[in-house]
Amino acid sequence: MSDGDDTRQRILTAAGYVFAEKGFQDATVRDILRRADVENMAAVNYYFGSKEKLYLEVVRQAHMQRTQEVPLPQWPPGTPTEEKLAGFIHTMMTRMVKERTPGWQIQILMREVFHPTEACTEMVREFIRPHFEILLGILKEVTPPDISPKKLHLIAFSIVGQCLYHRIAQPVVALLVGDEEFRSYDAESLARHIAEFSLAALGLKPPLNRSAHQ
Amino acid sequence: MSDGDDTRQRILTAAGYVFAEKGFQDATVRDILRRADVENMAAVNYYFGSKEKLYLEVVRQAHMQRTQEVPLPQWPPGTPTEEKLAGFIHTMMTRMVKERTPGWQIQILMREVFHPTEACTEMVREFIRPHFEILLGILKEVTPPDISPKKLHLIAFSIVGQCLYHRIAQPVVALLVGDEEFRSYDAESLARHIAEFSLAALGLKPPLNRSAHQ
Amino acid sequence: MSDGDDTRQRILTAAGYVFAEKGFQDATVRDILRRADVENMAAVNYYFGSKEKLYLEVVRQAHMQRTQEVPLPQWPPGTPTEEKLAGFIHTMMTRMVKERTPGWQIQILMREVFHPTEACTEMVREFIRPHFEILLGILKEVTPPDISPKKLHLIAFSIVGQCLYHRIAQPVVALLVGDEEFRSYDAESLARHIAEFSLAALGLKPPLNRSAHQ
Amino acid sequence: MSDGDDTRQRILTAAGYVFAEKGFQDATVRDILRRADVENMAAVNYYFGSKEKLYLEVVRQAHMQRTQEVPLPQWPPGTPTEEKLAGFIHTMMTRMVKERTPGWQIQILMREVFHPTEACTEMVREFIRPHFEILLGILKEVTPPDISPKKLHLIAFSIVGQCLYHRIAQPVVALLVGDEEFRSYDAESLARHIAEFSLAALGLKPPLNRSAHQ
DNA sequence: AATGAATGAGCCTTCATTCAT
DNA sequence: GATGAATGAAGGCTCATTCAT
Repeated sequence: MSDGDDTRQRILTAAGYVFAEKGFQDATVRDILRRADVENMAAVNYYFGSKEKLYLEVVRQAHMQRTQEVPLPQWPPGTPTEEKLAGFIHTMMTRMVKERTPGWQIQILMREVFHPTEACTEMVREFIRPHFEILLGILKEVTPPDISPKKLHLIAFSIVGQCLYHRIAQPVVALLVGDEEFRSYDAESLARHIAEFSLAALGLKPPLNRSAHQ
Repeated sequence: MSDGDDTRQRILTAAGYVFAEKGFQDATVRDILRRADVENMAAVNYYFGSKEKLYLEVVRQAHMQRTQEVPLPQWPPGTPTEEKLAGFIHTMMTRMVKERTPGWQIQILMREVFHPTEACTEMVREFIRPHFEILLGILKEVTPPDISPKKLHLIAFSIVGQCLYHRIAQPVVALLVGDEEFRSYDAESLARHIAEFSLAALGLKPPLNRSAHQ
Repeated sequence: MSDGDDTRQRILTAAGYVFAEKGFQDATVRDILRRADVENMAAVNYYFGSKEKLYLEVVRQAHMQRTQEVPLPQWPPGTPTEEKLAGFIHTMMTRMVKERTPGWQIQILMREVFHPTEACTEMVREFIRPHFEILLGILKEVTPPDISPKKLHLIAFSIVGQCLYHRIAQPVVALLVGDEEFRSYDAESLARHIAEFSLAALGLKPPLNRSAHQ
Repeated sequence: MSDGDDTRQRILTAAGYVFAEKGFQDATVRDILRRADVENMAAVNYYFGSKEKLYLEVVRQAHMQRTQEVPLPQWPPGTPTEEKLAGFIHTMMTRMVKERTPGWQIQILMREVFHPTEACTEMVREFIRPHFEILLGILKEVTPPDISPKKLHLIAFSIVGQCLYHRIAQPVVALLVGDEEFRSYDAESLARHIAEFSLAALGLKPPLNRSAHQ
């Protein structure tokens, strides 16, 4: 019967919202079921086994959806490294701050990065590591061939760190720069800045102490 | 009587550990008291008014302690900008990852950044903003005088973002690079890399695609 | 399932006893559940929402039960006023003091009169006012047509006050007249006296300084 | 030192207000001490032994004060019975509803009548019984000499009951007759009505179905 | 004598989960 | 397969009281 599948799906979606908003502990099963318009108080345990297993499933769904919604560009062979790096950064920032679906997926994922549960290992393996490898591949094109893996990793983390910051520290950033400026921090302008900064660090663009025509 | 002050302090310290590990909601007053070796179940309410007020006090203590433990260097006038920036980054990274035990202070602060409560505003005002202003001051010395405030902010966030990442994403980083390499990510080497990357972006050091002497 | 209804009813009855004996604040949910032989500590909240809502329900039940158990007589048209007034008083006194066990219903209601909670307004509307109107109707038959509403009210309160006194002041009365005489204060003899006193005041019987054939 | 006596007295007075307003259980020691402007949390136990003993002392004080404030009239020999009875009723009603001191004393006493504690026996012996005997003495002057004690008691209770009702049932009365009429129920007019009603019942005044010139 | 810091028992309620249907 | 009525463990907090000073 599709009724069961439908109920299951409604719970999953509702759980995403609620977990993202309140965190695992603060979210109550009742909240989730109310949002899902499910009256059966046992539905979570019936469909998912427990509140915790439901959470794991939500995390799984979250990165699948977000990756599908904002896929990486396909670069034809010969695409310049700068363009690929800028594209990579732009995709990341779009995933971070662009509110296509209400944005709970990325919130769940960030929560998992910061405070990992059992779901984190799986998330790294299936979602983060592949992207990390792609980034390393791009960086290898523009770094000396004898660069150490550690150095390469650190460069990648420098780029990723800049991107994540604008998702994680949103409330602090808003307080520091004021509401008006904060509203201008859309995915595009943030991506443009981070690309400029990182490409300059890598010697693919002029450094920032020369031109500041923004 | 010093007994009361001692009990109060023991609760405060225990609360730091427990809140850092489990978050506000997950942590129970009973957990905290057990860890503090306090048997009186009313002690939290007696000394702090409520669980929530205890949390606010813990946050307050956390940044006071961490700031005192690892103060910013005092730069004599005429110190080169590169040295100041490198020093700033080094201080940040030391606060972030050095002495992982106790380390709950910085964990509490990160938690607050990511999932702000009432305590966040105060923390930004008294702790984060002053440091942010110092960083902006340093950056102004090496950026064109006509640079927009927004651009300056974004550069600052690029630097801060790289630093925070290594605290926030520790579990993910460990999974990505393996335990052995992860253990070599001490404050000094991370700070050295971030300074190198950022100074290159600002044109104060050669870009990273030239030399890889690590 | 009748088990749930049964449990609910057992809690309601037990709550009646306990609230009557100890009052709202003094009564504990645990007391009530112990008396109801219910082990589940959450049952009160499950069935009634809160301790307070349980209390409201108990008050509601109390006057419904007491009114049904001891209904007012039905007087055929043409019944003499004295008979109706005596019947009214007899019914009140029976409700007040007859069948002292369980007797918690009337105790709850008296408590509500003396120390009204949210439940009082409802009780007055649905239980007390209708009876008050009936009494006023009877009194109108024997008072001058131009009597003021206030005077009529005061006469009614004089009658009701005499009745209530014997419920409210039971402990004091027992101390004043001694146990033996107190045991003779059954509903019938009290009602007879109050009717005689009140009818005399209204001129429907000879005054009490003439005949004392008791 | 008079400081101790002063503190004791302030607590006693504050306790009167608070107990009257909230009842024994609802009133907290902290409430009382706050109202008394006493900071020492142990003062109640120090001066009175326990919260309960403080309550007993408050009850004792309450009737002493109320009796002194509104003493019975002194009737010269030969005063007509009607005048004495009317005076007795007027004194009672004044004690009941006239707000000389804020009126918490009578509220405490009523609470004790309705829900007697250990203090009740003493209160009856020292306060209520003497008044009861006076009333019986008055009534004996106008009832047949062969009247039974029980009958005499019941007449006394009929009179007292009418008086008490207007203190005890104040909230219900207010709901039944509306705010405007309720405000006109001052001690004098209530006493006048109760005296009229009772004297009529005793044959010392014309019955109420004759004249209603109020 | 008088204090106030500190106590611990007990309060109502919420919650994820189970079980009979 | 799916429900929702019922559970009991645990939560934070309030309060009268005690004890060292």
